[in-house]
Amino acid sequence: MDIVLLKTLLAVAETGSFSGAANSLHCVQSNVTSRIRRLEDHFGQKIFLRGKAGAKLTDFGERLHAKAEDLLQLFAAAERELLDASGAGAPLSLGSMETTAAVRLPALLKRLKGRSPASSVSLKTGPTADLLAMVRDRKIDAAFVAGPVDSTRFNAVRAFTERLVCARNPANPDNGSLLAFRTGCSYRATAQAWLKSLGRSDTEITEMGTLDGILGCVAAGLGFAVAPEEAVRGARDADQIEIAPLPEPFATVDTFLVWRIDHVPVEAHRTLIEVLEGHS
Amino acid sequence: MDIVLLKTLLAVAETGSFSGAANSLHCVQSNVTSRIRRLEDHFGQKIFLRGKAGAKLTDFGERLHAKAEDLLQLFAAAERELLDASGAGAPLSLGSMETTAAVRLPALLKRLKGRSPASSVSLKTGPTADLLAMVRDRKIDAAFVAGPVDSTRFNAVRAFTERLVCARNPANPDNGSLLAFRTGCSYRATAQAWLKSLGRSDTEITEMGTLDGILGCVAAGLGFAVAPEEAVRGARDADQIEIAPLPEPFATVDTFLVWRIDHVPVEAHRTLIEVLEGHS
DNA sequence: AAATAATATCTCTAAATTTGATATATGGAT
DNA sequence: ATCCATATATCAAATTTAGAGATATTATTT
Repeated sequence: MDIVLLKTLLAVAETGSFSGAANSLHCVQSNVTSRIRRLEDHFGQKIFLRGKAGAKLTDFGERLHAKAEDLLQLFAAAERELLDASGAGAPLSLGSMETTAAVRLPALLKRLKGRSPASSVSLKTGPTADLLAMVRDRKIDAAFVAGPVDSTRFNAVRAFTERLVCARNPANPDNGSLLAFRTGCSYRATAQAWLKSLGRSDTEITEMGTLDGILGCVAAGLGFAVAPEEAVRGARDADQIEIAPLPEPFATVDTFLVWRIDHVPVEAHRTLIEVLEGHS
Repeated sequence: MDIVLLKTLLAVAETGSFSGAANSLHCVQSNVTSRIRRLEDHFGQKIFLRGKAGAKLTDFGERLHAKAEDLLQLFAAAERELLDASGAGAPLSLGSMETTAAVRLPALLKRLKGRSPASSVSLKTGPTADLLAMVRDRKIDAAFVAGPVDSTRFNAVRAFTERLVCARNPANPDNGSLLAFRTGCSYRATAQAWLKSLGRSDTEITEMGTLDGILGCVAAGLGFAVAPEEAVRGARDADQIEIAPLPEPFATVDTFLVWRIDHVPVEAHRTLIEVLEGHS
């Protein structure tokens, strides 16, 4: 039972097909076939039912899959800890909301680099809900998300406190649609709650993928947005955007760094926590 | 981090030398060197301090060793369970006291074979203390040992009840030395306790490795032995051996099948338990 | 300084894995 | 029914990797 075989098993189960797995593993499909067959030969059992619809786990396949997930997870965790202990500095993969990444992280990561020069840090951005799912599934080590945080499942330290404002165009302050990130973004949820409190639940919503895009549209007069004050002030077209305060409780949002409760932080992660705790 | 590398690490740590590990792994020493180096390269850390005195784990090596032990153990347990679930029948490795193996196991294993034809069973013999150590260290799945059993660490089912007797030569019934297995054999301990109760603690003890040897010597008039009645009756030279009863509490000894409390029995093992429970 | 006992290095060979091309199967549309 | 699209399976060649065996190096002891 080799590790590569188990990884292949997971990839097939996840993508639902041999060719999909080959793609995600960056190898050819005949390879996936051969690895799965090696596993099947080893146990003398079919692991996948093949069909046009794709590959489906058999009962035995399910059991093997469950074990493989556990084992690979333990293996990865052990390796991470050891790499960390080896002084080489285990990589730290972070997630962050788009706005936080734009406004807060550059300075923070610079300070982190100063304190832990050896470690490499990678960053994925996305809305709070997606980030929490990634942390839950161990796809990333930790993430910056908007509070509040479910403390039964995640460890958290407060990282920043944002003041949310309404960014609008001076020309037509109350018109146009709400420009927001896709569902899952906590600022969008806050914006909708605010509009609801004003009896404006029917406001049209335009989804956009990036903060720059949203603020650019606001500057162009296409609508208004809810975003952290810092982000709006730092925008490219800040001079064409008017900032209006939001009433409480919508105005104040804490951003937390969160990670799985059973996740042992690597050195870079510990340093990050220290920096945040010393700073807040 | 490959599994073979971790196994090699354990072997070097256990034998205390690269060449010793090569020997125990049935490969050449240069192989061991290369595998350990692969590990060391991977983590950028020395794992062993090499010296004339042998190989000693570094601090980092100790951590890696601890993790490797855990991971390999989990891997092996998972594979065992899956092989068992696959219907192929996971192998069952048993241990047994020499006398039990000679007198009781043939019939028992035949019945087991009848009920679980697919599974393969292997057997190691040794004294009770060694067997318990092997079960503790997961070298074997289960063992037949003399009671009583520490039930906080082992699961146990009673397998047989032996009546211990004193086997002696009719010609010189009370002379000669006690012929016994080496230290760790529970019958030997019983024999010594009995002799002590008779005020004969000073009786000379001759160690022998096999039951046949012991009984052969008894027949030849070299001494006497304490052994299960069945074993003595079935001996090759039974007609030249006289059987004398032992007083209680020395006469009755239960033999148990024991296994680690955290060990999940495979199919052949479960069948064996059933047979023993149905029979006792 | 030689002898010894250990690990390291090197080359060759064997085995296993990956590739890429192609064959085969399966389900749906024409 | 036949063809088409999308899967997986098979096969031979190429590549990579690990193992064996011979030899070199190192460190310790005498």
